[in-house]
Amino acid sequence: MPERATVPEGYLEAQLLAKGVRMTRQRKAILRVIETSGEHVDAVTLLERARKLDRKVDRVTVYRTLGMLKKHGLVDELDLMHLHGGQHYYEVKPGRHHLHLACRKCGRVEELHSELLDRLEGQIKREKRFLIADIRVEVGGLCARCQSDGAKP
Amino acid sequence: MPERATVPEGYLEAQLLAKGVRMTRQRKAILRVIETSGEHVDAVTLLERARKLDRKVDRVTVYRTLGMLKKHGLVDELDLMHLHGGQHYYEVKPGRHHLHLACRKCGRVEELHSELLDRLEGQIKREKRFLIADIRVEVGGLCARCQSDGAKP
DNA sequence: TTAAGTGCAAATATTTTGCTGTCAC
DNA sequence: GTGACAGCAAAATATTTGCACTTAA
Repeated sequence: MPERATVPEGYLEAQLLAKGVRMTRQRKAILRVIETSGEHVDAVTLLERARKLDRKVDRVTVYRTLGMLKKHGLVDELDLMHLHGGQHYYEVKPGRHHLHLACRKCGRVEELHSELLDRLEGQIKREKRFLIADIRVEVGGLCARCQSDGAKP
Repeated sequence: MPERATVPEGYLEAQLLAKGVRMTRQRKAILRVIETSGEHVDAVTLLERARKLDRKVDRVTVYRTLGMLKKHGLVDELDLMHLHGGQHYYEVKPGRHHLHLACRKCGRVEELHSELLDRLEGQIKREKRFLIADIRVEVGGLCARCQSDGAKP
């Protein structure tokens, strides 16, 4: 049961080709992993999974590809309250922004779409005349399950 | 012209004493700097400034003090879209949450209080039964000034 | 007195850079 | 063919840990 809506396979590749970016074997593998991971992936996990598709993917290429995707506004970078260390997580930039609720106890991340967030974006544009490129809402705390769970880990 | 509302001097120290945390010369200096910096400070800047108050503050003590403050829920950690590198920024946890608008061109960070954010918190609690410990809203993009500035850096 | 805190050195974690060779177009 | 990309090694950045010494309460 994937928790996140995913994106059609080949979406990122198509976007990049449309922008005239070169497509390599390594990039294809990395893009495929980002698209099909039904969760937020960090660079190390991304590397592991991409290597299963193509043994010849290097760690540096993962970072460079992520940088390129950020530059083109195709992925969002999160840190999910650094629940598991200082690394970043990546997701395909969705059409509509959403919130991330990270549970400090079980580590699960829930997502929430909200009309209020859409309206908040409108307020930022209107009142601050700020041109939004990315927006990141991360909430840390205890999920419903962990609150009722008493002391179970 | 400080852009942020600050907190009464001695606030953090009082909070910690009330929690039975020991107060040292080094901690006093670090707390003072966090309270009086009219902006978000990162660990390195914090160290520099704390050293001006007390030469004997070590980098490690800064990190340990920040960790302790986080644990007690007295500061919030931000990364302001990593505009200037991978480090974190800290601010005294405010009574009311606010948004941070980070301009990718000039690097300035604006804050915005919004009733919509308050309502969003309410929605999270009600619909997701999520117990919020921290909430972080960071927006990257172009501020009003940089949009009109044409090509000036 | 003594548990908690500190400094110093070293380690770790994450990401970036330089350079040389390779490949997509 | 050539400019963009990849791999490898090494560096840079940011933060954490181990341990012996110091200090607040």
